[in-house]
Amino acid sequence: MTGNAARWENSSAARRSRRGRPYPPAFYERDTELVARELLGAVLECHTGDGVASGRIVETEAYLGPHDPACHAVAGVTERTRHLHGPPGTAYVYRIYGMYWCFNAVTQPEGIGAAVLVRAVEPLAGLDLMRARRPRAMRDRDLTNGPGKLCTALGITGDMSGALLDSPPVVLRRGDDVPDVDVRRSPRIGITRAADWPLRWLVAGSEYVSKTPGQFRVQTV
DNA sequence: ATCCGGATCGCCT
DNA sequence: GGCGATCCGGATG
Repeated sequence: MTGNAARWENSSAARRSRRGRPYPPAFYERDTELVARELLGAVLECHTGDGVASGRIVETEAYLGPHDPACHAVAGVTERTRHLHGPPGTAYVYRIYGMYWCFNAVTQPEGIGAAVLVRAVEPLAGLDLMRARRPRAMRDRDLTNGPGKLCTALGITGDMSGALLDSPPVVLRRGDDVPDVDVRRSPRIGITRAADWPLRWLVAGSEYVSKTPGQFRVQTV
C-alpha cells in the first residue's frame, strides 16, 4: 500500500466515510489502480434541471498518467486534457468519436494526469429520465453498460468537466463495498497501446457490465 | 493546410 | 464481426 493510501485509510475522513457519503479528495489522491478497484460499488449521481439520475459502478478502468501509453496525459497539458491534470476528486469529461462523452474521476496529486474511467453502472434512481435520454435502449441494462451510454443516460456532459465530485452536479458516493471475491480484472477495452495491461476492474457476474469483444483474460484479484 | 486515429455506439450481416 | 457516423487534437508538411 502506498503512503497516500495509508494516509487515507488512517485519516478521520476515511473513518467518516460511510455508505452514502461523498468521497473527499483524499480518497482520490492515491494509487490509481487502488482507486479504480475501490470505486466498484460506489454510486455515481448526476443532477440536471430535469432531475437526478444515479447508478452503482460495476466496471472501471485505470489510466495511470504520462507513462501509460493509453492515457491522454501522454499529450501533456493541452486544452483537451486540462481537467485530467486538475486536482484529485474532480471530473475529467471528454468527447470521443465526435459524439459521446466519457466520464473520469481524476486521481493522484494535481498535475500528474491520471484518472479512473467509469465504464458501466447499474441504474439505481431516475430510470424514467434515463429511458427518455436513451429511447433506443430495449432493456434497462442497455441504458448504462458502456462509458458513452452511461454519460448520456445520467446526463453527464462536458461542461461538468473540472467540477469537484463531492457536490452537484456530479457526486460520487460510497456504496456497498464489493469484496475481493466478487472482483475481476482484465485488459482495458478499445485501446491499441498498452492493450495487455490488466487495468480494468469488474463486478463478477454483474448483468450491467459493458459488452466485451470476445473473451478476455480475466483474473481474480 | 491537411491528414489521421480515437478510452464508442448502433445497425447491419 | 464489420462498418459508418461525426469531430477534434495532435502530428506532419
